[in-house]
Amino acid sequence: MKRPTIADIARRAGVSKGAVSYALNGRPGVSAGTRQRILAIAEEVGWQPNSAARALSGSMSNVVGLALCRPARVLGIEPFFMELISGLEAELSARDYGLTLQVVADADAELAVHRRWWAERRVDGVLVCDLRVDDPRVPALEELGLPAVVIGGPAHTGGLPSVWHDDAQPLAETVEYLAALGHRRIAHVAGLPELLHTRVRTEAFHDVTTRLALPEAVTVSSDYTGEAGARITRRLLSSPRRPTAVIYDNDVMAIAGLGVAQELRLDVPGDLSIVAWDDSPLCQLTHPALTALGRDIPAYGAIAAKRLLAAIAGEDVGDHRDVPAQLTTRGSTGAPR
Amino acid sequence: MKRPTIADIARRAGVSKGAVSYALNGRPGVSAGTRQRILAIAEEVGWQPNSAARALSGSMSNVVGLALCRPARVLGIEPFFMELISGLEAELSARDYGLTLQVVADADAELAVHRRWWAERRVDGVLVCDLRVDDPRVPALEELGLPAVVIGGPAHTGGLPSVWHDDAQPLAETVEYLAALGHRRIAHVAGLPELLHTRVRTEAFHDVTTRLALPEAVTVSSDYTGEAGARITRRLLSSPRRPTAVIYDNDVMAIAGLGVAQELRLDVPGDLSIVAWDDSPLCQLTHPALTALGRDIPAYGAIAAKRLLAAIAGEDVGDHRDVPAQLTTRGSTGAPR
DNA sequence: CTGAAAGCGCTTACAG
DNA sequence: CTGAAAGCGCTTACAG
Repeated sequence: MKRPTIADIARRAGVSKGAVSYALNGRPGVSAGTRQRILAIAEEVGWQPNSAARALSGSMSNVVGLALCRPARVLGIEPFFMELISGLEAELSARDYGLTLQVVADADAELAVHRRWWAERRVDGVLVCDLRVDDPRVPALEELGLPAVVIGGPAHTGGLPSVWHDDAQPLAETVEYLAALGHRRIAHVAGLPELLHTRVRTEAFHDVTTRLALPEAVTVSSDYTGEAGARITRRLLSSPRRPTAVIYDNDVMAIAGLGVAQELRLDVPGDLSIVAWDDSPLCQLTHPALTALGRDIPAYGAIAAKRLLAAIAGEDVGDHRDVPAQLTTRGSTGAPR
Repeated sequence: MKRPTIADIARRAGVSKGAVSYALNGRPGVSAGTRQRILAIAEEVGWQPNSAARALSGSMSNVVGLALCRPARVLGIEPFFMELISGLEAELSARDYGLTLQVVADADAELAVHRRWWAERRVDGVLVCDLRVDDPRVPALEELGLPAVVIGGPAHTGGLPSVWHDDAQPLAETVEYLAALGHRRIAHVAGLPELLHTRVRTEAFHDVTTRLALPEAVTVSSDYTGEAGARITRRLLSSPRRPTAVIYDNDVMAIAGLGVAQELRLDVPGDLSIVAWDDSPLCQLTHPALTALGRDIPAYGAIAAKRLLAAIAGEDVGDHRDVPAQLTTRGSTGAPR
């Protein structure tokens, strides 16, 4: 019951292994009749390529790597990553590529994983998430020569191709929407300050609140956990001139913020309007449902995967600017009373 | 700048490739001095084994596969899977094993993925989640001879080793706790009816409510989504003799249930007590926080990974019974008024 | 303890 | 269009 190899097929077809290889890979070098015969035999014996043998001679592993550098509890609770992975996979598996995943403790560990993957030829390329300001991974990956696509940007991606989207405009639109409802004191509970997109959002928040002359606007940094969201919200809401609206950089913190408002017997949206960034299904489970900034994350992942495969194939892949997040208004926002 | 191979090391050390292989793998066959010299050179040139070459000769890929068969939106929103993956990885990466992940549409697709992985020798073994009643994957995997560990049980796992935990006892304890608080009308919003653990919980619910003489106890099936949780809760709460307590089979539905109760201006826990199964951090974000049945999921994953590696190594791995879920009471449960 | 060789299952120039 | 051969980078009997 050994697995059939191309040698077995060659023997049964009465041709050389080379001919079998050409036939099976759809390459020229065999006549149509021979090709047909070979394919039929392969089908009949249930031949499947040995991935190790292919990788060893072709020097391609047909695997793409993703190292995630967030604590397990954040990864688990943030729908973003699993949605991204689903999108990646839809594209990868359609092209017979595998995805290997590793959860790492920090950026150094992530880089070490990338080095090892590449040195061992376990992957043909990697996806890079959570881009930081002056991210050390960018020059390191460039030096390694490991094909990579950065999910994030713009800029700070060096010579690596990126898939990114603008966060400044949606943030500005959201503040304008809240201001139009009559809010004057708006707070922004931001994510990890070292992440590039946190900086983009924070700067956009500063710019638009300055432009709209909202001097009491404030940004507070967090680590994306619900605990942080709750703690910061309690502090904000117990200040003398508390905000009437809060924008949270993820959905988990927004839910925590809603919980705190309810705990303090504040009416949402009468006393406090809440906006979540990342419109996961969680936003529609609460009462009131959360107004949220959402994007099609699986589609985003699919584009990143497609670009990475192109980069692996040696194509000159440029940056891809994806559509910005859209604001969906729900019960958690309204005029302050 | 080609990557160094054992041939390079052998040349520099003035020994054969075989000697280098023995030295690098800690096998007998080389003297201590030669081994030292070889290891030093390998270190110096930054040698890393080519995984394909190793797999081709050793017939091991050092990769474990996990196929997840849930829609992307459920996977994303359920903390369970990412926590499980974190736990798997902690164990796997410590033993230099990789994890390859694939999201599939249904059980047939999952089996096809397993077959392909094994045929292509991409994995040395697989983890099987979401065990069903008379699961067709069990005999199929047994026939393939692909090392596998089932996460779930008991029974219905054929000859495959499993890592499981009892859901009947925690369910019974929860109902007893609610009954002790004075609840007489208790509902159970169950998960997918085809999953084995759903059946275990449902039967346990039936048994304990019968024993406690709670004739109005009812179980309703769902698909784990928040929408289903909300829809079922609305129906339950609008019935003439509505339940005063509901046990939800996951945290997402429990949160949706809380939202519906708030929408209907019911007091939680005064009018309705809520219990969530799966005590993810989400349960502590709501107001009131949710009473929940929780377990250490990463640790569960780590045990499953450890057992799978043992099975791959040819050890005779038995079933492992993990600790049952513990009930943590929070603000969402209390005496009915 | 060590060396030389075969082999894992493919791919790919290189001759015919 | 086809065949015979080398090679990918390891591991592992098999001789010395």
